[in-house]
Amino acid sequence: MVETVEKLSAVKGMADVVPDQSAAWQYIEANIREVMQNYAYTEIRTPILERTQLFKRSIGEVTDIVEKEMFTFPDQNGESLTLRPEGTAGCVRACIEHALLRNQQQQKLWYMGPMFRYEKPQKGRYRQFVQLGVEAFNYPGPDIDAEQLALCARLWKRLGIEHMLELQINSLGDAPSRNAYKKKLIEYFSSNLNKLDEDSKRRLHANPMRILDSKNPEMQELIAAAPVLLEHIDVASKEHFEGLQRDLKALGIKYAINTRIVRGLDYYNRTVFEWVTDKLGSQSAVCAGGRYDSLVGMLQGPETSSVGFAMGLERALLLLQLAKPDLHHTIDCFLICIGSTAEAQRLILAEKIRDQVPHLAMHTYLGSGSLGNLFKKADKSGAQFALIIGDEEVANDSVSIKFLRSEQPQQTVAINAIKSILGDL
RNA sequence: GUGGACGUAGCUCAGAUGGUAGAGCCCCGGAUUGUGAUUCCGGUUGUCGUGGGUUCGAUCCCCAUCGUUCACCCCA
Repeated sequence: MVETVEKLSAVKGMADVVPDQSAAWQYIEANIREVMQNYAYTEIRTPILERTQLFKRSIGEVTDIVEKEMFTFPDQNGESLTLRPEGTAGCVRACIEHALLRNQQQQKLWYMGPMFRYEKPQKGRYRQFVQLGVEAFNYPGPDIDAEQLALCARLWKRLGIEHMLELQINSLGDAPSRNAYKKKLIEYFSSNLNKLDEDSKRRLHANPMRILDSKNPEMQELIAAAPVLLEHIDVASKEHFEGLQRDLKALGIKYAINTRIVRGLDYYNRTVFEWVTDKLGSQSAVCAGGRYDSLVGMLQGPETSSVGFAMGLERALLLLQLAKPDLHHTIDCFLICIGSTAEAQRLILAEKIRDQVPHLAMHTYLGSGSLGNLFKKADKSGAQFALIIGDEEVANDSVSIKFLRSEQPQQTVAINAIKSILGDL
């Protein structure tokens, strides 16, 4: 019997991160952790798998995400489970479950991990992708909105990508004023039905505000004349929005008001924002978020004001690679042992060195070969130093240090004094 | 989900009206057995994405499929 052996490959839209790329990932992740510390956000980790019902209730039944983009399947008990398509729902569920929000307790939380959406993959858009999520609960004022944007701005600056991103903000108002506006919008577009393209006709009742977002040039005239949401929002939301703008100006954070920003998820109200770039084609949104003051209540938790955002790390990473194309893994030392005596002891010698310099990144070369070859390998490893131990060094417990990236002359020191040369790496 | 483009060595790419392929880089070794980066010499690598069709013969033509990519859609 002949079996066809298929070449195994990763699932569509799900990418491997090979060592060449993991350096950039670690760089971005380390910066994120530090910035979270800067603002006293604490990490929360929730499962990747949740009950399907959670997403249906939070994201909204008629959104594209829930209707056609979720990885949903029954478990062995027949319960419908879903790989999380975003992080807010799970985070809120966990907060309610552990009573983190009772008695108006304030929380500032972040998380980072894979999300799953069944979409047609494109550059900057994958079926498994990593998001950073940042959420603040029981902070009703606009100042926390502004602080989250300052946090983003600080991260962009640290990553060196601030010049590639532009902040756009808008306010969706509260639910009653938004619903009233939606009615007006539907009226307006319905009376111009013949001018709508196919996509917009479909959106007219599912999500009329999405029509404002259309990229079809033929629609722009019609859209420009449509009622403007910001002119229809309630007074309290308006004040909130003005407060946010005051804070942003005081902080020196540049922004543009884009009255067409809407959200794909149902739970947003008041502030919405996007950091957009023109460097990634149509995948322009790198980071987006806003207020969702009613979500916790909707999920049977206490009434809790909430604001947060999600950042697509693959997209941020693409920008990072434009700004810093040369991030890769480095080591400090490359240990070369010459001759059978030294080779026999090299593992032990290496441990002695590591004991002295705790943060040392050292590769012990485990083969043998010509000297020229060994130094070629040391050079290629990118190490700052080559450590050489041959018969002479073994005989008097010493190690020779060659500086591979500077003209400093080679020196030999007692193995117990190596810290004096390598310092506190 | 809709429409377009593209899949040749690990990478970037060349190639022929249809007669089973080549360059550069990378990698490995040597020149150079206590010293790398330059240089020189030598070496490895491909089911030409996969399956089927047409043909004496297909990497090339046709169909399908998978993957990548661009735009729409959607969104981070």
